[in-house]
Amino acid sequence: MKANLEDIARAAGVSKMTVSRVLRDGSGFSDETRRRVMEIAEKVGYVPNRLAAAFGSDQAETLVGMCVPRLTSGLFGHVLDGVDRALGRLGYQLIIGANDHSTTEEEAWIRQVASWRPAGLILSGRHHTPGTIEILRSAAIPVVEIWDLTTSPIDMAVGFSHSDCGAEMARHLLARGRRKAGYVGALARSDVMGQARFEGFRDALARAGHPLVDAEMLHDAPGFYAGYYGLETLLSRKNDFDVVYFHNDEMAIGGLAFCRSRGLGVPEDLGIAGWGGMEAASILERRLTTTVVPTTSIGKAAAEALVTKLKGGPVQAVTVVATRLVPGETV
Amino acid sequence: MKANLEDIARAAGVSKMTVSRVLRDGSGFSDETRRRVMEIAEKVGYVPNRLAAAFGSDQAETLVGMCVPRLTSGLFGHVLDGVDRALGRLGYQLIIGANDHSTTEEEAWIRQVASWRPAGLILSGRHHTPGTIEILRSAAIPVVEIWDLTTSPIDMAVGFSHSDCGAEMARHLLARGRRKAGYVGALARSDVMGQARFEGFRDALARAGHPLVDAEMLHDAPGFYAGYYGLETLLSRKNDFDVVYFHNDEMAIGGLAFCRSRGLGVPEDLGIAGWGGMEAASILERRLTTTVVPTTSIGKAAAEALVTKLKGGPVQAVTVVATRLVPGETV
DNA sequence: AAGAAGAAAGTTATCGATAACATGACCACC
DNA sequence: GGTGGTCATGTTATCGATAACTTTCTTCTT
Repeated sequence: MKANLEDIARAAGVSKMTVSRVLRDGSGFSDETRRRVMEIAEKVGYVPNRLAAAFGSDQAETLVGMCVPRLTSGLFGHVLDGVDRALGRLGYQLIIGANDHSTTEEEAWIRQVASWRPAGLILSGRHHTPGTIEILRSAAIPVVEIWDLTTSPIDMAVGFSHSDCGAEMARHLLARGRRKAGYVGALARSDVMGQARFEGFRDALARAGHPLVDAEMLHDAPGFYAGYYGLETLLSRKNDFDVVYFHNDEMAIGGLAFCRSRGLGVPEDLGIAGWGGMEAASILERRLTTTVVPTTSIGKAAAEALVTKLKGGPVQAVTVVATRLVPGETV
Repeated sequence: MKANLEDIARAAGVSKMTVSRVLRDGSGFSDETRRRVMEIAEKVGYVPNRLAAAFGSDQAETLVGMCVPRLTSGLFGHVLDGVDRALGRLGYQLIIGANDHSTTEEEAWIRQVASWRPAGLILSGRHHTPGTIEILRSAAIPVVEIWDLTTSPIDMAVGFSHSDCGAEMARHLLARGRRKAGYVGALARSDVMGQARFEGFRDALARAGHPLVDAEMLHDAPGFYAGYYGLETLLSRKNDFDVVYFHNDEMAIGGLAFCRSRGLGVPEDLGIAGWGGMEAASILERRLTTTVVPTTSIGKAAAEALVTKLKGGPVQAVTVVATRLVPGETV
């Protein structure tokens, strides 16, 4: 990069400061000066040096960091999209990272990103290491925790209760007459949110007097194959279920594929329920019973909360978004 | 953020420079000094200011920008994942943006990101505005163009030929005895890569003497619904196809759903082919005939090419990755 | 015509880290 | 005992933009 403010100033016969004022569209210059400066800046292809600007002034930055569990999850793609659309419009830059469901990796990522003095951070989940909390508090960086509800956020939170999702599904399955439920999940590292759905599900069943029959937890990425093989394992251990709840829709679709391959009728022989509301789930031969999560809205709300806070506006600490249980044709 | 190098220097009774040397793990200090400095840095929770460091030295940065067409595409999620894993390990930060298949938006994004003086950029596709080319050339930022093959990259490229993908699928369908092919695509803005597949497909069919019967192009996001309704529209216009090639797997799965809903047998009544190799496609009741794209590898290769170049190593300008046509049970 | 008010600039100091160069202590060797 | 060399450390200038002042020049008022 060649031209800096001084080069333009020299060419235009004014001072650096005047050029700075013109380019930032403030006031304190004549139309003639503006014209000349703009013309020269255009001609030399001036690229501002935000490193210098950000460093020189303690003004709020335009860098926002976002850490998600996995980049390959369809749901998080939509959350990212919501964030990106809301932030990009306002001139913010989005730095992303994936922590693979590990709070330790999240902390390592935050340490790196914090050294860029970001304007704010968006984190996934409400569990963080003590080190993370320490950095965030002492650096006083605005933070939005998304995806998982917490009543005591570090700063702000946008989410919903995974435990409630599981409990709601349990009630739905019971209302549909199911009594012998199984669960197939994946414990990618320590996915506490999936775990919360499981526990909410299990506890609600137990309270209703029809406790969970069995659960199969894979140590694998929660995808189609995990669902397929997870159901196979569960059924081989104890073939006495009338419904199986899956960690997410991808796994549930894998489970449906397994049923098809074994000639198991869904929902007659076995009910299948998922979670997440991926688009594919609604266009299957039988629409999947699942919980739809407003992914894009969560991203958008998180970005807006952050921006509002950065601009000094009033923000509410916790924003609860509604998930929606959609009864399909698989239960 | 409170403590800076000077604070630590004062506390340790040395100069800023010595602290800087210790923290960057260089040489030129005694073990005793290192111990003291490290201890104090730890105690005060020192967070380096990379803004200042990056600005102060003209050293290579650790920011890498990446622009993708859509964040909600499953395929790009995997590319991002490949890039993130390769870069994150080496301490680079990833700034992302989505351009919605618009080269104009890409340019706007690059202008923003360029002002942060990134170490390198990863762009999707080989078509860019003149303004983009101009900025990249004059700023001399290392660039990797991914996803679409080009023999004359701006700098480096990692990709494959979309046109060849289309042609290969045409040959495959012909070899399977299909003679009356249709195409259902989506023109999200100007998705030139999908367009290249279409043209490769169409031209190969024409050359073989069995030209494309008809094509339906939707101005919509290339998802399941677009596939469903696109096929409906295509068939309502002219119901004389024995196979339909789709823009991607998501749309093809939508097409399969439409066939199912209308009682059309696949592959007996109509063949269906997709592109992309999404995981879901291989676990459908009938495995989808599609072209598998090595998404994660592309991301990994792009990141590695960039890093190698940044470290001054030898890099090849163009890396061709192999796609793989996987015959399924839908043709 | 003097003075006030305001617009349109210019000046200076500063942010934190680092490169480049300078210094001082200590040792070895002829 | 002087010279050269190495190690540990200090000094100074610098990166580009901007905040906070200060100055200069107009214009308008009474």
